Amino acid sequence: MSGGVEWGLHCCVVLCGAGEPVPAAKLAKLHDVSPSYLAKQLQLLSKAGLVRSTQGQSGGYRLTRDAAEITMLDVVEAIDGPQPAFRCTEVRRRGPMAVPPERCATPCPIARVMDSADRAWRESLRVVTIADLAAEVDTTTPRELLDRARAWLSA
Amino acid sequence: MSGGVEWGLHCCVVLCGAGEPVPAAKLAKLHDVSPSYLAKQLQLLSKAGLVRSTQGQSGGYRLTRDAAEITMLDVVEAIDGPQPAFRCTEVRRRGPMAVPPERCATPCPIARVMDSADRAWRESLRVVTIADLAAEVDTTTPRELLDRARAWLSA
DNA sequence: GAGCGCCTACTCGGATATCCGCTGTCCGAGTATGAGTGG
DNA sequence: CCACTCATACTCGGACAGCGGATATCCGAGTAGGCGCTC
Repeated sequence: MSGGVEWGLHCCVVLCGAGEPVPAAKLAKLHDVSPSYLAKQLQLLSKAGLVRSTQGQSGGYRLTRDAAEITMLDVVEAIDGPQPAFRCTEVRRRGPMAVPPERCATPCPIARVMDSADRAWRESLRVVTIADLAAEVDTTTPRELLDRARAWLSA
Repeated sequence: MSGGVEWGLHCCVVLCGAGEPVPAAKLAKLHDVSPSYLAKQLQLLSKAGLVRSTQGQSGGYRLTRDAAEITMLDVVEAIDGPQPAFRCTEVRRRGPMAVPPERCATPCPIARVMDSADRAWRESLRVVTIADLAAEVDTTTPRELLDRARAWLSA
């Protein structure tokens, strides 16, 4: 999986806590990652409609809707793409013993199981929202650290 | 995911039905794929202990144990490796607002959810065996085609 | 005819090129801000 | 004092290189089977 997914998720959590637009450069510095590359991930989030960008001074990114309405799956699919990891190439229709297409009404059993596993994976990500992540961070991090981070973001 | 996973699974199903060792070249021709590259996947299966190779004339690959004792997850992990797709880089410990390591007793919430999803995915693959796949192929494919394939393999 | 040795052909195994996608970077388009100026 | 204009600096967005891993390939090591020779 693309490593940018992790960055995108962390950025969404940060944006959830920030009340004002946050520039990509500040998010990059906060996480100590490449600003240019993080910008690309944020653009993907923007194209997916999860975040909205504002240009000019005091501009930046902010969430388009409440964090409770954004799932981890939304972010993952925005950055990694919605296509499943496994793609059936219909091996059974090739070679000297190829199954004729009219006999392939039912999908390949292998593909079916793979799709089932993929759905289970996605479902696990769909039931967790950015708000859930932010809440867990809030409860497990000392308040002093959170306040410092808020102040640093606003500065 | 590596495309060779699909080939490896199909090969295991074929080996399940074949009573004698099958050479890699024959498996490749049957599926109409690159013999050299398929050989690499079979070597991975061999290293994982799922299949056993026999050299010399009338040699080839055969399963090391009953197909009911080999899960799809075994094959997937043998070829794609056992490491999860998502790897947490501990972003929270970096940057100006880094969380001190002693405060990181609990894993990053994002990583926890990702690991949970990964376990769900693997569990979906663990409950299906090669024997299950072979049984489904047997019931959904016309007997005449199956017999032709058997004969072609033995020839 | 039986046993032995060798030879051949076939098999796998690992080392070797090639290509595509993720990673990382840059510069141009667009806009909110703020100062400056005129009424 | 207010409103308008403009210059500025900051923002995002898309286009451009670099590298690692998956893809694809090849040749050498090793072995089972078969043939021929000898006894």
